[in-house]
This record gives sequence, C-alpha cells and structure tokens, in this order.
Amino acid sequence: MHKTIQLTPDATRCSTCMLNSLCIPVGMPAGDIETLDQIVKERLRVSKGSFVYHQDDEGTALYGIRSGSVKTQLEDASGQVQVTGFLLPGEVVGIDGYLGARHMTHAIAMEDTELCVVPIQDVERITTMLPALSRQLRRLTSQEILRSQQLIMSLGVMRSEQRLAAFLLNLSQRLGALGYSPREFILRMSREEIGNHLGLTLETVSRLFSRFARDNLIRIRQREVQLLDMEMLHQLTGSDCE
Amino acid sequence: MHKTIQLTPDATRCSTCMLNSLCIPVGMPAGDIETLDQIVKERLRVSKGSFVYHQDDEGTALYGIRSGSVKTQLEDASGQVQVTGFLLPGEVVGIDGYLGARHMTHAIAMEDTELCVVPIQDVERITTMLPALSRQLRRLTSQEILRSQQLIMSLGVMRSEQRLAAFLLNLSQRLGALGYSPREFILRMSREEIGNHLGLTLETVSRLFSRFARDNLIRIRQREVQLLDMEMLHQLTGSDCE
DNA sequence: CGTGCTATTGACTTCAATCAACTCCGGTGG
DNA sequence: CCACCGGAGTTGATTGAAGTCAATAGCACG
Repeated sequence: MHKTIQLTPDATRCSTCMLNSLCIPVGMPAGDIETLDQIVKERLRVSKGSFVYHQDDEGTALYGIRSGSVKTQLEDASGQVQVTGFLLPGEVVGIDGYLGARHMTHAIAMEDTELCVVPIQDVERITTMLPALSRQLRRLTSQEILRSQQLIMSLGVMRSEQRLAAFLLNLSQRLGALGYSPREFILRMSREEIGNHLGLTLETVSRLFSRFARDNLIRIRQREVQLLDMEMLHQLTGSDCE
Repeated sequence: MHKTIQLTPDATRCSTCMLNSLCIPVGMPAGDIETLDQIVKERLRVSKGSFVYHQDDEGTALYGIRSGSVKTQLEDASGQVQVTGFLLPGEVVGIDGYLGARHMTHAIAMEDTELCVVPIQDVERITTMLPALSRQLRRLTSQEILRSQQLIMSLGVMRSEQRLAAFLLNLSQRLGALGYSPREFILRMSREEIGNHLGLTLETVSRLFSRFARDNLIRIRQREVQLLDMEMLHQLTGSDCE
C-alpha cells in the first residue's frame, strides 16, 4: 500500500530533520539545505512488503528513508532474485534511477516505511546552482558503488561464516551511526532474505547463527540479536590473514 | 612501465577517434566533443602487468582505453583479491575516483595498453557548461553499477557453468560492439584471472572449458576461443527457467 | 486453539575446492 | 638447433563446505 503525504509548511523538513546528518544533506551548508526543503514537498508511506519502485520503472525521484527499512533486489529474465541491500533510515534509495533512466532494482519495504520524496526533475533543475548538492549526489553514488563492491567481495572470496560475520558487523555499525545500540538489535529481515543476500540458503544461515551462538559470539532469539564478541566476529571476517 | 605522451595538435582526438561512438563521447553533440578535445591533452602508455592506478590513490583522471585491455581488482585488508572487471578499448576506467575522492580498485594493464587521460579537474570545470557531458558521466556511472550488479547476480545465484557461459557471452557481445568477431576471439586473461573474477578456481574454469568443448559449445585452444553454439550457451546462462 | 509462517536441526548429496601429477608451450642459453 | 626450464593449463582422485530434502519446533495471528 502506498500513501503520499503533502508536507505542510510546519512539518519537519530536511533542515529540521533529525537524520540530516546522515541523509542527503550531509555536510551541506545550511542555506543549501533550505533550498532542499523547497523541493522535498511530500512523503511516501509504504506498507510492509509493498514496492517503493519496481525494476525498470522510470526513475522519478530519490527517496530518503525517514523511518522503517527497505530492501533492494535484482531480478533476472528467468525470475531469479538476488537481494542487493538492506537500507536503513537516513539512507537513500533510488539513485540508480537518477543515474540511468530507469531503476535497476526493485525496492521493497521490509516494514511500514516512510520516505522523503526528492523529485529528480527538481534535483536536475537546482543541481547547477548548488555545487554542494551535486557533490553530495556523487558521494551517495560512490557509497552505492562501495556497497556493491563489498557485496562482490563477500560473494566472491568469503566463506559462509565470514559473510555472515561481516553482515552482522556491517548492520551493527550502521545502526550505531543511527544512534541505536550496535550490540543489540532486531533483524528486520528473514533468514531467507539474509541467505539470498549473502548467496547462501536459509538453512545455512540458521545453522551459522546457531553455531555463532554456541561459540558465544552472539546471542540470538528469533530476530533479536546480541553481539557478544565483536572482536572475534571481526577476526572471523578478515579470517585467514595467515 | 608508464609513459605519458603529450598529444600534438594533429594527433587523433576524441572528435576523430574511431572509438568515439563507444567511449566518453557517446551521443554527445559534435560541438561538445570538440570541447572534450581541449581537455584530453595526453595519453598514457602502460605496459603489461603495470598499474594504471592503485586502490586508494587519489582520483585525478578518467581513462578511456584506446588500445589494449585493463582489469580492475579489489584488495581487502588481508590482501585477498577479487577481480571486478575486464575492460576493453572504448571503455572507461577510473570513474570510482571521480565519484569519491579515491579509487576503490586497482587498475592493471593486461597487455600493453594506451589510455586517453581526461583530468578530473577539467571535467569539473567544464561540466557545468556541458550538460551533455554530465549526462554522459551519469550514463557511464550507471553502466559501472550495472556491471557490478551483473557480477553480483553471477556470484550470488549462478552455478559455475552458468557463470562461465555468461562471462563468455558478455565478452563476445562487447567485442562484437567493437567491431571484432563475436564468435572467435583471444582471451586476454589467464584461467586464474577468470576464476578469480567469477569466484571459481582456475581448475574449475579449465574443466568447464574442456566440458563446453566436449559438448561442442565452444572450441578452445589455449586462449583462443570460438563460440560454436551461442544459443545453447545463452540457454545455459538463464538455465533452470523450469 | 488451530493454522500457517518462520526457524531449527538432522541425514544425505552434490558441486566445486584442494591436492597432485602431468602436459604443453614459449623462451633462453648452451 | 636442441635441451632445458618455468609458467600456464589440463586432468584425476579425494575432500569438504554448503545445498537439498525432510521432519520438527516455535511464534504470531485470526
């Protein structure tokens, strides 16, 4: 389910948003953020399981996640799916549609999610006037590529336990940056989604969680995770430094 | 070995380059390409095995491959390497350094290679005046991400034979676009490099080549490949559409 | 209080990695 | 010119990590 909300003048805007140290405005001068306020005129509410956009949709906007979480996934001609990322509040989805004409992935809400809509048309219009914004877009794009590279590294060279350890630490780090506890959090995604993301089966993910728990690296109860030995997890990640 | 060549006024420029329908100038108006001529003032010759740039180097230029070929690879903290791509003439390397401040990968010449140097400073300077160029950069970035996504898909969901079939077809298609035969070509990279790129061992790659040859899908003699049954290879790629 | 997901655990299989021997080829130098 | 060397590639035997299939357990929701 989708619901668009027009922002009233007194609503929270970029310049007053708690997430503006993470989202699109990072490091932009205050004046520029106010210009951004002008073009972010609506929010989108997407209920759990619904699409923010589909693969091959025309890219019409960037979406800053205000609350909730989103997964992005690729689908190939034969319907095979690969989850390419899990996005948290303060992170931006839809840059692929800004770079090319169309979105290269599906974006799906993992829980009821609220997104700030930044129309691409407006971005293009003001980007020439605001060098800070175009710098920012490049930075976001760069992050997007970095994320891809990390996933490639994970899928290409890591073994299952390394992948999962790296995944947990990555989530932990990002949640920490959001002000949540980096040691204790709720997984918003199922074992199957994690497995698909990491190129593993849900059974393997489940077994690894159990093993990590047995080795006192983590505690896990359903989707509630507690990282007990981040040092050791980190070592697992880099693994055979021989 | 590196050697920089200053371009003389009568040297081939973007506007007269045979590759200008592929490289940075794709689809740019003639006038804009001439502006591009102004800023591409030198070429770089890099001998086989040498680095075009290193991971974490500051991004100072984009490089259009004029002849030869280049591989890009990620290296993590523990020295593990993952080949992220093989680039051909007319393709552009170094965009990661334009987007972020630093290159995220190593770029290494797979044979003696000549590259057109497009200084980032100049790109930034003229990009505001040439909307076609900034559109172009976005397109290139988008392609870069597309490449990553394809690799992620390959590493994440495909089985070894699917990966190799997809790899061969991808090479074939790109060589075809360059005007070479899409059915018969020389691999510029070793079994080991292919294996690393596809998340396989060199032995597996070798075995698969042998098997494909036995099944009359390809003919292979050392690094010389001939695609005999592209239809079947393509089917292998998409595979279990069940 | 069922019903249906989601997750766990076990038994078995399979695909690709590993280890190892051997071949092929290109280059170098006697 | 041939012999030798070393790197690249092939092929075989074996191992091992993760997948598959299957049974069961735990929650969540109506």
